Amino acid sequence: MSATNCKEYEFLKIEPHWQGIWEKTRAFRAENGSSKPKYYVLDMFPYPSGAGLHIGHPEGYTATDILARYKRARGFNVLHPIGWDAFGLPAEQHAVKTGTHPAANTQNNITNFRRQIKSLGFSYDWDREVDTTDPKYFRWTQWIFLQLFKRGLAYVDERPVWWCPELRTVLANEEIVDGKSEVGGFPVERRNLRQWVLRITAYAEQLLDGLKHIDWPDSTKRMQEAWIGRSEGAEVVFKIDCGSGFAPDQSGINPDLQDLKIFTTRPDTLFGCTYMVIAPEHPLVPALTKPEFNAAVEAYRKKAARKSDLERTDLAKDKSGVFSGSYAINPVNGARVPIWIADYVLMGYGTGAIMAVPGHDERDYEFAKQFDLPIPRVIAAADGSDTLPYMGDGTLINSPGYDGLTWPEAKKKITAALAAKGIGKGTINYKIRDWLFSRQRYWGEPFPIVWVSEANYRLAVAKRRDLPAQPVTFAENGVTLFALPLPDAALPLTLPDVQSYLPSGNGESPLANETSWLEIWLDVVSGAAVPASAPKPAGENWIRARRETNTMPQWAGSCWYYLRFMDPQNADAIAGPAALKYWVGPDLYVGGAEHSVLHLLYARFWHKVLFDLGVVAEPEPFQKLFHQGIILGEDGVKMSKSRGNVVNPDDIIAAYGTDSLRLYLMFLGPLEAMKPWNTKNIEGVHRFLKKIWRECLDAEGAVNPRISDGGALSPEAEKVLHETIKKVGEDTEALKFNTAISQMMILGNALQKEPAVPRAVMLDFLRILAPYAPHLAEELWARLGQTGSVAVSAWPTYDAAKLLSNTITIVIQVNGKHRGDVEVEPGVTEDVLKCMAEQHPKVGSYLAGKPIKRTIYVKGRLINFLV
RNA sequence: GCCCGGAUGGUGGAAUUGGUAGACACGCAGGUCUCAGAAGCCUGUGCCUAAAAGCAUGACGGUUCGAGUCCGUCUCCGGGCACCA
Repeated sequence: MSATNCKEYEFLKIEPHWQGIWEKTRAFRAENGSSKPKYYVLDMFPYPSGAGLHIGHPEGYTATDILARYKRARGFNVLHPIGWDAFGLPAEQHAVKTGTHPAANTQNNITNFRRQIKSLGFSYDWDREVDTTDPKYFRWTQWIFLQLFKRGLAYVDERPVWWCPELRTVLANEEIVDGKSEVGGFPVERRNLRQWVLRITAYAEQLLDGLKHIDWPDSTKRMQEAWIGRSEGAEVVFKIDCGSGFAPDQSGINPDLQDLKIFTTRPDTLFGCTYMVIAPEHPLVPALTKPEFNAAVEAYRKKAARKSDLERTDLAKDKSGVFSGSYAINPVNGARVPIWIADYVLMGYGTGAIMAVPGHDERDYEFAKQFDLPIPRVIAAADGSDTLPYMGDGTLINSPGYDGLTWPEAKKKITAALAAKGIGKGTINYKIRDWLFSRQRYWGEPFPIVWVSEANYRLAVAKRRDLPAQPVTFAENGVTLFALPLPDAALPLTLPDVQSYLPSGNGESPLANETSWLEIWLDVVSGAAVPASAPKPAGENWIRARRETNTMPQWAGSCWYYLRFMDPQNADAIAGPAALKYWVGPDLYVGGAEHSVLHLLYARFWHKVLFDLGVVAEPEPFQKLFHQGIILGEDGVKMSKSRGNVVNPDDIIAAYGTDSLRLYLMFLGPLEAMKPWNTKNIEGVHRFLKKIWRECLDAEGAVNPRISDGGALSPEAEKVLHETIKKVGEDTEALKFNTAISQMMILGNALQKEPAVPRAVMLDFLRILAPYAPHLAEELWARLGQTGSVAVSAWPTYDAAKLLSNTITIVIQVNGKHRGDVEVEPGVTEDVLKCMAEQHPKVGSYLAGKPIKRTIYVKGRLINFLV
């Protein structure tokens, strides 16, 4: 392929030149069904923001690109794709402000991102580019949602969200400051709104278990473990004490409510339970509150409801609570214990009720101190200490029948005893909650769901086989509506054009205003629709329906994009079975640690559902994960617009070229480390590239006369060459790019000192350099007379024999201190070495006149005399 | 509070996993080339020293012939979780 004819290293000509050739020849196309071994290396695809590429993007993308190019040179069929995670709030806010369709803004941003990414010379297969907002893509996002729906993993629930009546919108937790809206300072309230929820909790155990089998950073695995939050314990039933003149069945409330069920991880401490606490939102609060406590309880509940999550979990705050007036019976000893209502117990975890054991739980202890409740001890400390609360190991006391047992033994025995009586059982609880999957926004995937009457749903059941076993329903104004999925044939369900991108007044998405899209006649079998304002079409399949107005959150599109890359044009499936079988999944996934939980957990969840459906063959999507560290500004602080320390890749490319930027990003330090940017240091790698240029070409741009067609390097330089082939290969595989680059610099320095360099050696150097600085490597490759691309040339092999030198350096120590060294042949014996060491001019004075008590000899490394 | 990760020259970082601490760069100093500059090239550069010696991997202890690396205690910085019973 033809090179430029620059005399000097004119990267601004060379880089676009080769990018053009790569693009024209579609040089990095991955082949489906190749007989070569496959290697799939994936980046976290970007959200195309209006701000353009951030320097953190090219950091991770360069790392994967080096690996992709290296693996190609190693003979792999490499899949290295890119796309756009393009649904999201910023595009919608822009649309609200300007009135233009978010798609237009999104496409502009994508165009800019594509230009920037192409200018970095990444070897992506551009034929496989995906865009989550493309109906051809989100058709399959909707399809996966329908699979979840049909398996009973999607349901509708009223969930409390923050609502601001003044702004007429739902606000996120982060948008509330001191109980008021961040914008405008208007009061907000908790309001229950209808939300779609995905049953991720059904996969809690599998999501936890799967972590054991994947090669991920430990910190990320631990974060997911903590998020899933598995605890083993017991559910225990406490009877309500009705003997005090108050009985639930006389209060006009369900007479069955005579039990209070709690969850505990420490059933062994049951004898230490002196009171109980239920969450303010607990459904039994009204039934358990005695009339004279009504006012106080009601006030407390209101106060708790107003508190933000942040305030409520603020540990610095004292414990608060109110007494309900009711008592329960401790099932192990019959003790009558008061039932309190306090917001340190959360409704969303366990049963929303606890037994309080102040002697052995910090929170219960604090509460008991505050309200003067008894604090007995039931575990004797292993170390004999008598401070409370005590959470350590020990044996039971004051627990008739169990005294003397260790607490894990007692936990088992007491749980079994309760189970035998039918008032308790061993159980497992998880902190993870079901995934709130809907947003009241315009710019997201519409749910392929319509709401119909019960009668119409029955009609659909008669004609369709793809409905869930249990219908998903929702009661509104006393009418129960049924969620009916669109048939697959009706996908994609696209977004209608709207007049305004603002949410409607009642907290619904802007879609709720689009009557002709919203209110329809639906053919239940084909999914065809006409506006309800039109006459009902003829035929028995037509029913009246209202479309779902929520849209999916931004996570939806990124939950499965790695599968689409395998077969992005497929119109019949998320990807064809052959493609799925060949590529399996990414062999390496590189992205920021900020996605340690949400994206990486959601994607694992969807993948496991697809695995259960038989769509994918492996239970985990990402076998190996790596997080690149963030790059700080030159001032050592996180880059931000307000600090003015942001580095724009475009500026660096203009000043030094992409190859220098790529090399510098990798030379900065270990990929995983957080490290500061330093524009001065980029000079170093830039000089290195210029040096390689000069070693290949003279001042006129002709082949440097030092390059010979035959001949050989000096033995020292030849050794460095083979060391470099070995080390750069190994370091690249291990993602240790910084040390790989130092080694290339060492080789560059060594070659510079040679009187002549054989052409074959220079070509090997270019092959090693090519994954790192691909444009320069291509240019010099061509200028040295090679046809074809260096990118398809094989990685050089090293000769292990050339790595050995004829002498080795042995360190001489006296009493463990380094005193000198000797050059010896590798085969030298200990005795000879000892003699040489003793005669060493620097060592002799330390040994003179002192008897050698002991000699330690480490073969090939050092000899240590103890005197 | 709990769970992770980190701390090495003026700077970014290396260090065969217990065996020459400071590779490779940046910066700085001197030299060379040049009318001059830029770019190259050469030399030096942990600290303290005239030198020898000594001192040096956040701090203090320990194990070892030998510790940046292993163990204990602590300090500071970064990340995550946070009343989950």
